[in-house]
Amino acid sequence: MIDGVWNASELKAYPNTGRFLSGRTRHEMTDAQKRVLEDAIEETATFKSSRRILERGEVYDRSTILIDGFVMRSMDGPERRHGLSFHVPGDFVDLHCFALKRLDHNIDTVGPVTLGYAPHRRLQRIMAEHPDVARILWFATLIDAAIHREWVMKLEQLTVPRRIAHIFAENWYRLRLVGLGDDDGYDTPLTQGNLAEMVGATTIHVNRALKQLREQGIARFSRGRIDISDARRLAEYGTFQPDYLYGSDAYLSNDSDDEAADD
Amino acid sequence: MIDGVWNASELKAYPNTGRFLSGRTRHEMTDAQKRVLEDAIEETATFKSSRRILERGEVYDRSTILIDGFVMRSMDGPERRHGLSFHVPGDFVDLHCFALKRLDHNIDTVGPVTLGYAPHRRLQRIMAEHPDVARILWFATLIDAAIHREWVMKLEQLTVPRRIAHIFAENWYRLRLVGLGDDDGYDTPLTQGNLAEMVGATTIHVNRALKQLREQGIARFSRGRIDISDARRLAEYGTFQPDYLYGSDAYLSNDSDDEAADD
DNA sequence: CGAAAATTTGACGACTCTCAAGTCGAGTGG
DNA sequence: CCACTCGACTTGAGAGTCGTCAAATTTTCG
Repeated sequence: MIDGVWNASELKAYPNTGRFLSGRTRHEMTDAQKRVLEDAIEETATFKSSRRILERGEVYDRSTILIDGFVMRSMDGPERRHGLSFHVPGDFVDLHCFALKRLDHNIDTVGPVTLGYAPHRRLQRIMAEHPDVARILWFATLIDAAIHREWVMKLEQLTVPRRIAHIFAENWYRLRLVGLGDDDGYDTPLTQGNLAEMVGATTIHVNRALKQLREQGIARFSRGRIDISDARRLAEYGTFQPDYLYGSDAYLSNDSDDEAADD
Repeated sequence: MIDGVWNASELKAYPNTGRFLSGRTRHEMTDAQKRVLEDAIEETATFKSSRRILERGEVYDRSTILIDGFVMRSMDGPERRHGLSFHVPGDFVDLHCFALKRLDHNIDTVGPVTLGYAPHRRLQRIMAEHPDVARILWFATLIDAAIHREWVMKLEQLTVPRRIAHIFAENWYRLRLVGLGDDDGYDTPLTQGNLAEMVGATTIHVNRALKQLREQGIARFSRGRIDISDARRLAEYGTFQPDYLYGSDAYLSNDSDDEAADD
């Protein structure tokens, strides 16, 4: 496991929010702040299979943090669903619906997930009584915006195979920030269809693109697992540079040299 | 001019921030809150020609509000510049760099602009002393994120001519929210090259797309001006639905019926 | 085991890019 | 006032990326 990024003891002390901002500014948070946040979670829920948990246009009185599993932000087009971003454990997936009321997109689970719910009245109290924590929450929503911007750019810039490589690299990096993922890839319930929704292509074209990535030795996607043999090559092919993720550590950079840390 | 959206007297009372959140939640703001915000602006600056005013990777100690003119958020690719979003007067273009420090993208002016600067120490005070205003600022950054999400979807969903139509419709709507733009179009210093950067296409292809829009009577783009004869048609062609902009009024909807209000 | 979902492949056409060339318009110096 | 220049705009031809239609194979799961 990589030092300086993920601290496993956090999950024991804060079972619902222990991964929040892990690998970013979590180490700057005080225990009191972490406690305030953990106490904002009123209850948790687990879903076994893929489903829509939040719907565009609806108003909710609580926000959702992803504790375990994967979710995808999406919007429905006239013919298919479009993916906006993937989320990994520790992400507050709809914190913005606290300030924004009406949700402007859907949240769909991908595979089994565990969620935590923070009622807006508790967030309201945090805003009033803990401006330092409020700023942290704001920061978290701004990272989301930064991820959106990066993806806008990549959609404008990259072909479909390269977009897929970028997704693989970004997800891998984000998983490792929160203590998940291996040194040579990661497990994920993503289907080729999910990838297609995310990169803005058809499933058929994604399938061909994956074949190409496989043949070129850049990444190997098989149901439930993504294997990456050459991290640097993947990052280069997908032009992935993780600065926009605001990780606190350069450890997870493209440099495969940096992967040398054993255990 | 459209009732219930833009209130011209705001600019007299608050010359620098009078358009901030106009047409959205500004009417819910108290005079005290508006004053707090106006007082956050330390100085203003005017630039005649297009230039980069903020650079990715840099750290700034103040945030920028667009008082007059157009700017574009951008990121530099290996071969060309890519547009992330356009901004109209009243937009706080880099409020996020207050909480995020390092900027993850550039801000480039398009044509002549006037900017206002809010030092971060003043924003820091607002966070601590005026949580209600802090929440408003947060809200403003969330609208940006919503606009990004919409654009991600449109990039995945639409062909280049339709993307252009969407941009035209969105900009028009946003301009009218802040009291600018006409009933049949709007003035803008945008070039075809700027549009190309924004929709992720080459200038050449954008040129052909504009020709098509012109021939189909959807929109007429000539240097410095965009003419729109059939608002509903433009919105339909670009699949523009303004809900994600969180306007306080349905007035500016696609329905050309709603355009009937004279003076 | 059978149904449903996910994956894979082939052929053809549409959208968009690159390369190449040429036109138009505003500002500048003679 | 005209020639010149530079950026913006326009057009054509050929090539690459990606979508659609159609069908077959494999995997998942009740």
